[in-house]
Amino acid sequence: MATIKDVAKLANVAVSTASYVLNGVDKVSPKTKEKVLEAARQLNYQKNGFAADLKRTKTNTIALILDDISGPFYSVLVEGVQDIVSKEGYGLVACSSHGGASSTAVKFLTEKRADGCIVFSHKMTDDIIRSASSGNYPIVLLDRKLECDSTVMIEVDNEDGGYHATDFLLKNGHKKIAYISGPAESYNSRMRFAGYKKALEDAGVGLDSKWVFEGDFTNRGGELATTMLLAQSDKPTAIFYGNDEMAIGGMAALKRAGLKIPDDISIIGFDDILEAKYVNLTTVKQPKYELGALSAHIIFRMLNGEEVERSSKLYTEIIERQSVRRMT
Amino acid sequence: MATIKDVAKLANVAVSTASYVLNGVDKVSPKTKEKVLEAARQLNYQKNGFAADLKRTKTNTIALILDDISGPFYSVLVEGVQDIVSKEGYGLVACSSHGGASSTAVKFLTEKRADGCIVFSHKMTDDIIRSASSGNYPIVLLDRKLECDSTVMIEVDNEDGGYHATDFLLKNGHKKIAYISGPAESYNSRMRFAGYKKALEDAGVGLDSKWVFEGDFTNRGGELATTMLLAQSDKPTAIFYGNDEMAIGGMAALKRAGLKIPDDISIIGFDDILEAKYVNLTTVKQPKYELGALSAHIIFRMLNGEEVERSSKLYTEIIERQSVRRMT
DNA sequence: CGTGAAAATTGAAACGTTTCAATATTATAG
DNA sequence: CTATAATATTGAAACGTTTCAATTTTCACG
Repeated sequence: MATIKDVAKLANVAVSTASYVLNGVDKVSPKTKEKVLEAARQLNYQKNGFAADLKRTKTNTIALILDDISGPFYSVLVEGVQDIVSKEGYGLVACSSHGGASSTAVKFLTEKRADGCIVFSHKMTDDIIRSASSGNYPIVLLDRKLECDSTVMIEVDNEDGGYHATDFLLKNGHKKIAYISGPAESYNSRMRFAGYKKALEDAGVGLDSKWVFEGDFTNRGGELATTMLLAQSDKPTAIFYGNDEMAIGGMAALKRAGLKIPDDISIIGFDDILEAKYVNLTTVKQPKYELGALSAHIIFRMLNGEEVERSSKLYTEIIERQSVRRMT
Repeated sequence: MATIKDVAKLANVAVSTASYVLNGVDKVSPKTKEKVLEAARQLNYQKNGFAADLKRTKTNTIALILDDISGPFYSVLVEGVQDIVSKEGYGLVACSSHGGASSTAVKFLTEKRADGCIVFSHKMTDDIIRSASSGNYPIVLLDRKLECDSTVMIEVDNEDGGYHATDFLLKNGHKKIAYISGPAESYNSRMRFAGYKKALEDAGVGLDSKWVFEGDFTNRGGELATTMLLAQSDKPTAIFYGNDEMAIGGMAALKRAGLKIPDDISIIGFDDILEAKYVNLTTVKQPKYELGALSAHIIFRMLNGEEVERSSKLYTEIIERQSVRRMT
């Protein structure tokens, strides 16, 4: 509760002097410095960060906005951001967009409570982002399209990823390949589907709409879609799931149907979440660490006033495990 | 960059009037309200959060301080905190203690950038916490002992957990039970060990120090300790690992030694991290969600000026999977 | 039309810092 | 010792809000 004024008074110096001491500016004599420090210690002085930031118009903090801080999916991404941010001597705060317009996420974005923001959230509306991006507030948008002047986009090439996933199955001799999509409104899911479609076409294998089902990116959705898929008499030899969670849900349905992976049916996922490793799921890995690190890099370049590309793209990679069988 | 003054000027009203409109105080006439709103829209006005917080001395934000935001371990805990915090209409920010004295964690703690802090971090030194806890700044400390006036501690009964883990093995007929500890300085690890010891004593089975090895809570450490344990001629029938990560590392070592789990050897972990489920590890579950939710609850009670207990304790629960065999 | 009460508007102080420019002190050289 | 330069210290303005208390406007009623 003690303010810098109290410290100054106790130390018998001007507020400005106290401020200089407390901020390590070296234009004050050793003995007054000691007086101030002692007074601060005695009063257990803690600076009020808001007042300082207000005056400085600089926070030395980068905000990372996620739909849900707690999701394991973000884990590696955060690591990438964290590494770069601390290397630059900045701090990182993560806020979830949970809570709508009154969420901390919105506060950090619109009220400029950080020097820059990395947004990986689809809950955040375009309007909010657009209005926050006024002036020269660096904002990096992950995996999301938005035409906006002062904003930078980084995306993972989902179409390419979808293409390679499908191609991988084709190369392994599969021809009857199903796709279980995410929710129809998901841009990512549509891109992955586009890649799937293109790969089939390129291979001269037609797309069969009876093998395309819509899921919702959850375990349960994957399970459901898989069950429906299996209800048909003509069954695919491989399934490409729009993400790993659905693939893992699908595994349960396949098991229940008495199908062994990969002997009876092959599956491939998307994302390479942590669990994928434990369930031996072959999948398309998103470069999450790189995504995080690159975002942070770009923020700092913007902060330095450097010119940066308005949008960049990262690519995926196939992680081979044991859920895809080579057809003879 | 437009300030409230600009808005006021454009709308031809006093700054105070603009402020009232912008904050939804209903003592202004509809037509001036509209004027202000229009001006704000036109200038793309965004309030400066620091100035507002400074004046209000209230942030409506709770900070959660973790050693490492990205760890999957915290996932469920964060969920618990998040749920309660948003129910109260507050926002949540997570900051990692990564970065030492200049980390955001320290900033939030000492500079009172939030209305309350939940600290689940051992990197944060006692000194920092003590000095931050001056006045009536609500701080909840998780899983860490600290004598300090204005601070509340919540801990999980690790000794009890260790006791039950060991007891579970004993009840399943095991007598030769090894313990692989965390780092010696870990308070948690010592408590778990104390429970282990007590359970053995209560069962009339002596503690054999050749079956106690020190690990470091990592995969690698568990693997190493296990290998050393197995190098001895007299082998245990069961191993109690100080945490799941070490248990998972240990599994690799056991597999290499040609030992089948649970047929040849039984193991039990501690924590119930996400992966435990996928590797079928029987373990002692920490009530992480409850831990998070309770912390948040307590913060709000402190904020309301209610009297709260200085420390509380939560209990663990055994999650049975297939890594422990019943001895005949 | 005058009165008073209610409603709307306003000016100014405050929140706790930082930092500029000015003043006071000390040290250095002549 | 004095003049000057270098070093320390200071007062005051600013940062952008919120909010109290005071003033002005509006309106209903007798």
